[in-house]
Amino acid sequence: MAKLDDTDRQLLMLLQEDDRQALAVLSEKIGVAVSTINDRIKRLVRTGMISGFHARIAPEAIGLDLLAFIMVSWSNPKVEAIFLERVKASPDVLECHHITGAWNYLLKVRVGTTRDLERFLTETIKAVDGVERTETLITLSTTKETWSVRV
Amino acid sequence: MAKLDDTDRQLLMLLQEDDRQALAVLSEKIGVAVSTINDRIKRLVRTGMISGFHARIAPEAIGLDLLAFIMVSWSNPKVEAIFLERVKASPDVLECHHITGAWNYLLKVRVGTTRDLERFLTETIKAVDGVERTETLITLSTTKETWSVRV
DNA sequence: CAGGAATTTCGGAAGTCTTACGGAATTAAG
DNA sequence: CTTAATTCCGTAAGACTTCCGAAATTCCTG
Repeated sequence: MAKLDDTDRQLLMLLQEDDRQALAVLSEKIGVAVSTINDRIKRLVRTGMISGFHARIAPEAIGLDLLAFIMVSWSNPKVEAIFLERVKASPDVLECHHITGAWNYLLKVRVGTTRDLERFLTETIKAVDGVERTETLITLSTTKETWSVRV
Repeated sequence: MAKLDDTDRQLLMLLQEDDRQALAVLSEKIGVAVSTINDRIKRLVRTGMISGFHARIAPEAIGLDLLAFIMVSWSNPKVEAIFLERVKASPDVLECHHITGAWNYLLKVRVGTTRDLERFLTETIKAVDGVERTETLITLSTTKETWSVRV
């Protein structure tokens, strides 16, 4: 965890909002030379502070209208490895977290329709031998969904 | 929801993995002219298919070591407006979803330590008058966390 | 606190990449 | 089958990024 100065912080804030701003624009906003901005970005990438640059796709624009959180549990610890393998391979799964509490894992899943969700549950999750229970929370609406963190 | 051809789909896949590839590289990979790639990207942005270009920051690299999901509920419907206002304003909250089931809302929250989490719960969530119950699921590890969707 | 090493900043030159444009080609409509 | 509309492409202009050496700053050590 390298230390960041104020220039780095401003830069990170600006780039996580929009990574396509010209160096000249960033230079103007932050108040350091264009070449310095370039150096800083390069360094932030090299040191792993910035892990990538990604276009964000509007899910509804491509027919992914259903967002769900699925909690999964099992009792046989051997289940985990197979479960994770399946989950990692599935493009429907955006996130997979090992969590505290009554459940083993929490998944964030995006699909087109309830039909797709049903198929996902039967063919991907419940098809894993040993999975005992799941609970699905359907998202009715999303008020906030950002990738920007405080820095 | 405009329709996408195969070029659009390939382009979206490539750009959500890495939006900094030169047009010439994308042109090479997909097999259409550089100027066509440019046209397509411009159109995908104009039509809202692509909603933005974002640098992704490695959370642990900047000391955000704690990820939690918090479920919140209340019975007085007047609570919602104030709750959402607070949540939108808080940089700790990455996501806020209205969900089905026993709870009203699900939050995805990223902070530094359990101490920060405690502060968030007391000062941001429980400080909202009318919030009755919360349940916090701490993330022990994250197996998958992507923004890439199938397209 | 001084001296020196290491790092960072900067402006400018060079090179690369994006953008805009018009005509050709393809697709869609009548 | 003809015409209109859209998309595709190569090119040239312009914008942007990258690289460089020198100056400035910071950091370390004695």
